[in-house]
Amino acid sequence: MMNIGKAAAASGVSAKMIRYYESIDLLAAARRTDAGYRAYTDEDVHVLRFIRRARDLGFSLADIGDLLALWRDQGRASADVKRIALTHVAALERKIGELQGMADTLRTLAAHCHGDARPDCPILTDLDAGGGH
Amino acid sequence: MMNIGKAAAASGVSAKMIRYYESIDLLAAARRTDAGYRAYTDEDVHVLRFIRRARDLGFSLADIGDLLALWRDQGRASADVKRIALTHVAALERKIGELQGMADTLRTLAAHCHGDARPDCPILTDLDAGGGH
DNA sequence: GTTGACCTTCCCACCTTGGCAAGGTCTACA
DNA sequence: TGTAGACCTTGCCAAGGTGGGAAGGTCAAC
Repeated sequence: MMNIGKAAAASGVSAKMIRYYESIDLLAAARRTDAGYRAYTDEDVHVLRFIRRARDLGFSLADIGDLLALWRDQGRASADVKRIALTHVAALERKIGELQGMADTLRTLAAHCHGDARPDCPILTDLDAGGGH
Repeated sequence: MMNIGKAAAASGVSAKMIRYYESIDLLAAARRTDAGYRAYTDEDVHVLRFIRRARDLGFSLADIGDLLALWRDQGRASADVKRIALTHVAALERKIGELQGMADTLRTLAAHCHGDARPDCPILTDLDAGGGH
């Protein structure tokens, strides 16, 4: 059993976030010491690391709730896990496409901008006029 | 002169957002009719469209404030505009890289998941163990 | 017994957008 | 003239996820 600070250091999830996850019922309420301190086991840290890793992969906390349920369910179907993952991959790809479109447009505009003391700049002209949009 | 609804429709910025931009001083306070309705000119709509386009390119409202100031400054240096744009491009590229890393990892994991009724799934195993992370 | 590191709860901020409620105004039509 | 319906006003709440800080209790070590 350890305090929240130890659990945070061991899991890579900040104490602040551990309390938050508890408050939104992503985590069950932690056991408490007589003084009211939260007390965590190694198993709890294991769960926190799972969450941390899933966050690193960009899953929303809602998705993580679903993944945790599947993780704990020994009778789960791997199809359910795969579906969540692939849905997330699709969302990531959509987002990547969006950002790439923005970056491409801006790179092109910037390439045609002198970038000196003169005021004329195709970037502003494009924003002004709506550039082919 | 037109009401906020017309200005919104003409610019592609919702009435809600026009009021918000005014509240955070991104826009000067609009003129008002005797009844207190905001009144916009074609020039105002022009500015709103500029903002809309910049948002579509992923600029933050803070960046847009800077871009608007440069836009209005006839004596601006195009270097200042270019710097803002390229800084933003770098941020976009960083974000794209992050998302691509996530997507690549997940695609790999998903490719090795049966995706059927069986419970074993490398996605969960990876989240569990921290997969080479 | 005191100091300093830890814990507790609670509120605030970020950023941008949407939604809803309660009320005032304007337009068009009966 | 009245009234319906579309518009406007302000204000509050929500999201997602994280960090910061205040005010106070607890614990360990010296």
